[in-house]
Amino acid sequence: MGQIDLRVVKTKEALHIALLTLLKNKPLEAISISEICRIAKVNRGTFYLHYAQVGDLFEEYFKEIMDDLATSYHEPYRYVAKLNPRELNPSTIRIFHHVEKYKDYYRIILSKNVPLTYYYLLLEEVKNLLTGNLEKDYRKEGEIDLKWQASYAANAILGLIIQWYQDDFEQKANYLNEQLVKILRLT
Amino acid sequence: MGQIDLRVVKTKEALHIALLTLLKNKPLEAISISEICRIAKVNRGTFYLHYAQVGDLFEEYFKEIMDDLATSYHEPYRYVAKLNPRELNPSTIRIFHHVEKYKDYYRIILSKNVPLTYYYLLLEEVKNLLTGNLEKDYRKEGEIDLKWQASYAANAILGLIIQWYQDDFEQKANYLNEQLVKILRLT
DNA sequence: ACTTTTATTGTACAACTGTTCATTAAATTT
DNA sequence: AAATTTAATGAACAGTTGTACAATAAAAGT
Repeated sequence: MGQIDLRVVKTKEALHIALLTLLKNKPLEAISISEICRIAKVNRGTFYLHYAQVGDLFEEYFKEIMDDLATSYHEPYRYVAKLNPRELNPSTIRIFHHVEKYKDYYRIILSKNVPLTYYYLLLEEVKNLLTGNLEKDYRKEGEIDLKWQASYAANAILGLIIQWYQDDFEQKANYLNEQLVKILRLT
Repeated sequence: MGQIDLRVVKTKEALHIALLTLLKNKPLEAISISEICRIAKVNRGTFYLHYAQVGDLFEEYFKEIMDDLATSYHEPYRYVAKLNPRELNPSTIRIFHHVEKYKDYYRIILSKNVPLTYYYLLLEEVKNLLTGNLEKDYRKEGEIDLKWQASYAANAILGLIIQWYQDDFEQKANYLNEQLVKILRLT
């Protein structure tokens, strides 16, 4: 009655470990399927049984990161941030601490030779976090499509994260918080 | 005294035409160098003499698009937009008309399997356009790093463009203008 | 027109990709 | 414990990649 065949679990694990090992020495886009399989001691055909690209394997880590992002966002503060930028509260700002924690992964996700997929997944996640807070007073505001407002605000925050990444995360997460608060107060 | 060897001009032209032809039928990431050379009737080795990847060839179109973006942004209005979102004026909004005009290219640039490079180039361009207007009163505001403010605002606008792309550009550029104005007025 | 320069070609090579298929072996089911 | 299911393997194939080098031919310079 075991849901998944043990063999599958083992090979996936071996592939995961192999990818992590390789990522220490070279960028994601320079890692070949053959290389991963050689290290994992898994037949190359078996790789294709589970994934189509190296990226699909990486995406499985990505989901864990997105889970942490969601909990990072929700846990520390219980009160609700409004999407309306001027009234965005500090809970939103937990995002930067999460990024700091996972900066090694964000360095991969945001590197220029990697496909946009991960960026879109990240954007979607941030959008969901923001709109989760907005939905309550959605009907009040009405006139502006929630969609546009969420896309605007979520990507704005990612803009700060991109800038941070391009500075090789040299600032502290708290500095990012300050900048965001200043930008929002300015409006 | 001709700066560039005519042979180079010819082969580059042939490669450009070949890429455009292929792009009508398949996505950028599915186009191989061999395929381009076959159609262009150019030796594959010659391709590597000028470019390293298919993307480098595509990037040459990209530069033209960025030029149009800059002129689209500057030409229609002469008065200056401030970066401060609440006071952003309609000239910024010319961006959406530019995107509408080049939507076929933006569909490529923003497709999920394409590397982030183009997105970063686009972001950089929008940032430059925005900061060009801000630099004047930069010394007045002082406290907030221009960098963070520009990254925030520029990527926010790209957020709207991403949303628009994901809706397959079904709205008119003017609708995007309205949404942006509403979002900015809200703050 | 002739010479020089250099872009392009053709060929070759090792490695990777994506796919197929029969065989083997490891799990699961009874 | 035996039978059944199915994941993993190994081998093979055509195609792509990136690189190298000598031969060729097309521009540019004189």
